[in-house]
Amino acid sequence: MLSRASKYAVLSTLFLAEHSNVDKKISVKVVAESIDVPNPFLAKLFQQLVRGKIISSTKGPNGGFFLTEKNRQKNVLDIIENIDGLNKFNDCFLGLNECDSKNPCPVHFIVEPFKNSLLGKFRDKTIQEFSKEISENGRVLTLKGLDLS
Amino acid sequence: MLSRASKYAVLSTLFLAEHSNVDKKISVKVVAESIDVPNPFLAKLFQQLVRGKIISSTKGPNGGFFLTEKNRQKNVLDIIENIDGLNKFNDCFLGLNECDSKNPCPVHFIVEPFKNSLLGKFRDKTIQEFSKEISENGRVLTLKGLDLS
DNA sequence: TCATTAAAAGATAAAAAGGTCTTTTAATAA
DNA sequence: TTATTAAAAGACCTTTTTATCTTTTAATGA
Ligand code: FES
Ligand code: FES
Repeated sequence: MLSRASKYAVLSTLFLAEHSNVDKKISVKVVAESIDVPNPFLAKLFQQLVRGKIISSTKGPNGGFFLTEKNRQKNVLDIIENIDGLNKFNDCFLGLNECDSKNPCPVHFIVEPFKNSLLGKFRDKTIQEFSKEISENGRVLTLKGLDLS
Repeated sequence: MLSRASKYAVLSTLFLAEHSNVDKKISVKVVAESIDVPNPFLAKLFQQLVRGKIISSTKGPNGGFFLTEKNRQKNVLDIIENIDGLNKFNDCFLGLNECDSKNPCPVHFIVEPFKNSLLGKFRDKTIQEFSKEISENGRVLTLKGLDLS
């Protein structure tokens, strides 16, 4: 479904939402270790997320990555769009074309309703709201050190 | 979402459902050209689909690929399972683990209902039924030679 | 049985995705 | 203004997926 890059991007952005703010910046290293994701790969990813205004950064001592209030108004789809683009969602499930009800593939009318509805849900909820839910209801950002019995 | 291999597998199996039967076998070449898919790649794929009992084949003159009545009772999920496996559907949307309501990731309760419902729809409809719908209602198996205006 | 036809098998090549490493730039605090 | 810190940038490597090519095997009809 999503590329690994996109998955890491969502997880790490939500991690920053939970643990960072303008006065508390976090280095790639700490984020990478916290959510158990390859450090140099995440570094690359963060560069792109900064360019895409999804997250913020400053260099130098006490520098690092963090989310501003504005960053927190973005939604999950913005993150995915910044990394993978939205083609994955717009394209035909069987790879024919731009998914199109005028020339539907055999599974088109099965898949299309789900796609639109899912897309909506990812668009309607801000990072801030996700963060709130994570801290209130407990959501997992990594399986690292988790006892799965 | 699906690998290209899976997409080709679904399309070509539905093509065989439409155009072949025990008395009318079709060569890879014809299928590949008809649905506009790379010939040698499809040949490899067909080998695997035959082993997985999704489609049937015979060698020699007048040989080729075709669907038996039994083949037609399989569903789309059987095809996908044979090529990609079902991990894509069982795994967590954010790549954490086997998707699990006990340790839900931040998007778990958004994604899970869709996943199950979509899975069900792909399991409930046989190739035969798809084929019927294709011939009755017109569904596109390729964009080759299609005038998209 | 023998030539022909078409799939099966397997080796190989190209492209894309995933991951790593090194050097450069900018911020800051001493 | 300088040493230090951490991100930015870019080059590079590995693995997986996608695609191709060649040889072998099996079925058939003459
Ligand atoms: S045309 Fe294939 S999913 Fe819409
Ligand atoms: S745990 Fe992530 S989708 Fe279920």
